[in-house]
Amino acid sequence: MAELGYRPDPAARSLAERRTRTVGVVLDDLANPWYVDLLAGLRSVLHERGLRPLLADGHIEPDAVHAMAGLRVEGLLIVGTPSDDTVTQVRDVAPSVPVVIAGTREPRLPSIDGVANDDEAGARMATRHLLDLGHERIAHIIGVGAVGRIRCATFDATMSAGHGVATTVAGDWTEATGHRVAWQLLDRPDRPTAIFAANDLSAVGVLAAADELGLRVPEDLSVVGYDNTVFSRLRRLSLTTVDAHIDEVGRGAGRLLLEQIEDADGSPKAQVVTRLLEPTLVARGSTGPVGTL
Amino acid sequence: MAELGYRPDPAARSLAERRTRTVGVVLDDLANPWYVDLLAGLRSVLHERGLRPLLADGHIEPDAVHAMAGLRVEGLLIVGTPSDDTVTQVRDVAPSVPVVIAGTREPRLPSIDGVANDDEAGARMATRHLLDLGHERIAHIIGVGAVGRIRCATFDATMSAGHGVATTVAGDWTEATGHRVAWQLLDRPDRPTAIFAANDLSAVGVLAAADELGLRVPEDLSVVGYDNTVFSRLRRLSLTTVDAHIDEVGRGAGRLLLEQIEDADGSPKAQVVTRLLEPTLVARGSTGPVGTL
DNA sequence: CTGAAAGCGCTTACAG
DNA sequence: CTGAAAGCGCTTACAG
Repeated sequence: MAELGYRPDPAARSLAERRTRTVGVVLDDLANPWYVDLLAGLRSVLHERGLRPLLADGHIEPDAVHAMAGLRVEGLLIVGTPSDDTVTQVRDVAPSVPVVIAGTREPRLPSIDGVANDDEAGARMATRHLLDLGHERIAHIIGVGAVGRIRCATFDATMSAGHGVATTVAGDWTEATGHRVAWQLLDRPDRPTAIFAANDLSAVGVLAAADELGLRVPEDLSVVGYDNTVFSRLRRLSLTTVDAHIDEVGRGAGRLLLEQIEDADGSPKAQVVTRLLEPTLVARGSTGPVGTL
Repeated sequence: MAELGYRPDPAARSLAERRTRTVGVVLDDLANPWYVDLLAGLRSVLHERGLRPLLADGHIEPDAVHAMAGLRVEGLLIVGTPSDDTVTQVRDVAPSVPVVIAGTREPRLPSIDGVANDDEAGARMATRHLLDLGHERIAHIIGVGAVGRIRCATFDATMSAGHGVATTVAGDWTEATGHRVAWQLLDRPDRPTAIFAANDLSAVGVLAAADELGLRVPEDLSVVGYDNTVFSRLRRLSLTTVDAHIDEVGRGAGRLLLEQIEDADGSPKAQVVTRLLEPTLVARGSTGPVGTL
C-alpha cells in the first residue's frame, strides 16, 4: 500500500467523490498573448484548492462551453469577449454550473459575475497623459464591443473636459486595421499630434503608418496603446500603454469562481458582482511633449 | 433515455473503458507565442480520434510530467526544449506511457520519437539569403541548447562554403540579450553588414540596437530571425525570418503519438523516429542588398 | 439479438 | 477506532 509512487486513479476518485476537481476555461483566442498572464494568476488560485484548469479556445472549438459542461467541470471561466455561440451556451449552462467572466465587460450576460480592469479609469489616464503633454488634436482608434465603447466614451468625455479636439475612428483591435486607419488620420495637414489606440496591437499599426509617412515618434506624433502586452515592451516599439494588471484579474476571477463553487449548495447567490481593478499608465518612448512646430 | 442533452459521465466512462481519452501536453513556456500554432495543429489531429489535450506549463508546474502520468493520460507530448526536471520525469514515465517530443532536438532523450523542423536547412537558407544579397561580414547570435548549436554550426559551415567572414556571439533567445550583443557587434568600424539571429525575438533586439546606433535597416544592416512568429509580421518590424511550419510540426507530432498509443499493446516499438520538416524562408523588409557604401 | 450482472478503482457511511 | 460493504455511473462480456 505504502509503496512509493502510488497515485489514486482520478477517474475512480471522481466517480466516488462526485466531483471532478476541474474548472473549464474558455478563451476568446489563444493566439492573443494577453491571456497568458491571466492564466498564470488563475492557475495559482485554483491550485491552492486542488482544482485544475481545462483550457479550450472558443474559436477553434465552437461548442466549448457545452463540451466542458459535458465533462462535468465544477465551474466555468469565460476569458475575454465571448463569441455569440459562447454567450448562448453560457445562458444554457449557467443555472447548473457556476460561471465567472474575466477581462471584459459583457452586457449580454448581465447575470454573470465578472472581474475586469476599470476601462474608464484606464482610458482617462491615457487621454490625460496626452493632454498633459500639451497635445490638443488627439485621435482615438476604437475597439469592438462593450470594452471598446467604454474606452471611446471616456476618451470623448476626457477630451471635452480638457478642451481638446477629439477625432474617433472605428478599428477592430488588429494591427492591420490600426495601420490602415492611421493613414487616413495622419495623411492630411490638420492631422492629430497624438493617437490613443484602444489596444496595443492597433497602436503598433499606427507606429508603422507613422514610419511610412515620415513622421517621427514621439517628436511628430505621440502614440498610446492599452494592455501592456509583450509587444509594447519590445524596444523598437517602446509603446506607452495602460497596464490592466491582467494577472490580478485572473486571480480575482479565480477567487470569485471558488466562492461560487463553495456556496453552490448554500445561499442562492446574493447578487451579481462585477469587480473592477485599477489600471496603471506605463509611459515609454512613444509619447512626448507636443512638437513646437 | 433518448432525452435531449444526455451526456455520459466521463469519469464513469473512463473507469469502465479503462482509458481517459486524454493526452498530456507539457509546454516549455506558455508565454512564447511560438506554441500556439503547434497546439492548433495538434488539437485537430487528436480531435479526430476523440482525444483531448491537457495543457501544462513545465515552468509553472515543475512536476507536470508526473502530474499528467498520475492523471492517466494515454500519451505525452513534450513541446519545446524541456527543463532538466522534465527530462528526468520523462525518463521515469517513458517505459509505461507513449511520449513524443515536438519542435526541438533533444539529445538528452535519445530514445524518444520526435518531430521538428530541419534546423540545418533553415539556418542554411537564412545564411545563403544574406550571402546572395552580397553580404560578406555576417554575424550570428546563437541560441541555447541543441537547436541553437545546430543553427550555429550550419551558419559557420555555410559561411565557410560561401567565403564569408563569420562572427558568432552567444545569446539566449531573448530580446534583451539580442539587443545587448548587437551593440557589441555593431558599435565598431569593422561591423558586420548583416546579422542572422537564432530566433525572431533576438532579431527584434538587434533592430532596436540598430535604431539606437543610427543604422538604417536594411540599407546599413540586414537582419534575419527564425520562427516566423507574430513579432516578425508586425509592419514596424517586418522581419525576414525562417518559417518552421510549426502547425505541421504539431500535426506530425500528434500523428506520431497516436501511432504509438495504438501500437502500445502490439509490437515493441520498431525504432526511434525523428521526423524533420522542411522550413521556408520568408523575405520581408529587414533584409536587402549590401550597401554600396 | 436482448437484458441482467459483473466489474472498473476509488470513497464514505455504516456495522461491528 | 477498525474493517467490510455499498455505491459512484458507466461498459462489456456473458447468460438466456
